[in-house]
Amino acid sequence: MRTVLVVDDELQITRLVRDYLEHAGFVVAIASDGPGAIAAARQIKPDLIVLDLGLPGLDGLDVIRSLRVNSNVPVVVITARADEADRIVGLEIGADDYVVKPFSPKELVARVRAVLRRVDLAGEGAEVLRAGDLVVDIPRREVKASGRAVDLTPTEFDLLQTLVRQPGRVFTRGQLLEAIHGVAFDSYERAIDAHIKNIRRKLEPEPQRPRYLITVHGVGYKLADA
Amino acid sequence: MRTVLVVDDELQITRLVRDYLEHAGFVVAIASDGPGAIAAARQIKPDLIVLDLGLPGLDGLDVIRSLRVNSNVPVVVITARADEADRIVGLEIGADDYVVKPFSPKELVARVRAVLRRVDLAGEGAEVLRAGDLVVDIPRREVKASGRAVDLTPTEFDLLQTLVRQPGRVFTRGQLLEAIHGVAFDSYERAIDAHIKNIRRKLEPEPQRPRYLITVHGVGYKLADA
DNA sequence: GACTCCTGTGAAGGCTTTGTGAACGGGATG
DNA sequence: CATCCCGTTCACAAAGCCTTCACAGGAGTC
Repeated sequence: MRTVLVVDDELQITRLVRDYLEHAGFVVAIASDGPGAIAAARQIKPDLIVLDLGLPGLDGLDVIRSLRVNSNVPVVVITARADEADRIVGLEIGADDYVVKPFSPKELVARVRAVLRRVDLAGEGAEVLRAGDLVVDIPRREVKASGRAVDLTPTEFDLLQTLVRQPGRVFTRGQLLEAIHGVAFDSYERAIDAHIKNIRRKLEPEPQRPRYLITVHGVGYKLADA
Repeated sequence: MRTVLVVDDELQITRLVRDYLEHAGFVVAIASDGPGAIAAARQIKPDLIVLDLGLPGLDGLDVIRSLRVNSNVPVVVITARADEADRIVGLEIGADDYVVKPFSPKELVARVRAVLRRVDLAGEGAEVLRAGDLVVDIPRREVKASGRAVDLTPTEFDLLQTLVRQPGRVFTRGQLLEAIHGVAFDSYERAIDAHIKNIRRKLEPEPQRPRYLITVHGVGYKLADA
């Protein structure tokens, strides 16, 4: 369960963003100005902060700097100026990603997810992967969907693991073969189809209309995001 | 063919590492100090950098920070202090992996391979093309116009992708065929027209008066530039 | 304004890709 | 050595998609 602090002075935006983030499974806290953001961050220790740079009063960049004093919480910035965005990310400021106004809430959610995933991988262990109500526990090699335990063979598990690491990204059969075997050659790509079928049979409530493992015609497969 | 930049002031080490990396099929470049590393990185744009933190003069961490200003090239660090290593990786510095001196060249090669593989899979970020309010997400194979998701077939996606990579440039039907099929021969060029029509139907608010996919009479098609 | 060439469009055929059940063979287990 | 489990392969059916064609409508040229 991840917590996100959203900092924006416009009520419409905070409400919209909150709804989308909550729908994506996050706990959301709100702050509407710089001092409030710093206080809230100190108190609730969010896993990530979404920060509008166009705050009145205290400058958004100062807020980040203050946060950085005693925390390295990842920050996703909302900015109105696209030309400025590239400069902000990865430079002295230390934001982790950005979206440009007007932005789609979906995109913001995607970026929040991406940043958290990146941070997880960089830290020691993304040992338990989650995507929606799908939980993949790497060290235990256990999978649960909607709380229901699912029993997979070794290859099936590795295949699903690969997809869950980047929900929404489309993998070709060649990439999936490589993820499973280390090398892509020497194998009939249609073997992937067979594994997908078998995973679906065990995982999907309705294997005929998959909810998790999505076919991308002519390309490969992906895990449904959200 | 991947290029690795090795940065170390000890000639024995660079030579050893170079031999092993070359033997593993990499093209290897060498730098022996911080400024040289930054210059070399800028010029040859390596796929990965192996960096000894124990450089004289400029601190190794500063080198990474400088590199990060305009690149997210993965970095594998060589360090003498094991206790420091964990802190370096994934934290404020942004190294991708490390080996501790004395290290085995084999292990270094293995880590270089692992990092490159991870980065390949994690191709987030740079692979999202934008042109105005049109967003083409390559790894996800998703297209959004004005925030609205658009569902395209494989060929349609590839066609649009080609146009979005160079907004404003006019492509002939032959060029577009080639972009789609790898080869331009053996195909009726009018098939492109059909695809354009189908994309417009899904993408354009008013397919009769296209805003994105512009016809250049007698030549071909282009994407409207922002 | 007339003529010609080019492009837009809808429908249909045929091909490619995917879903699926079954069978084969290898490796592990007992 | 017999058995079981699993990964792969195969064949066929179903679904999705690309191409093609014919005709209508525009654009460009003189």
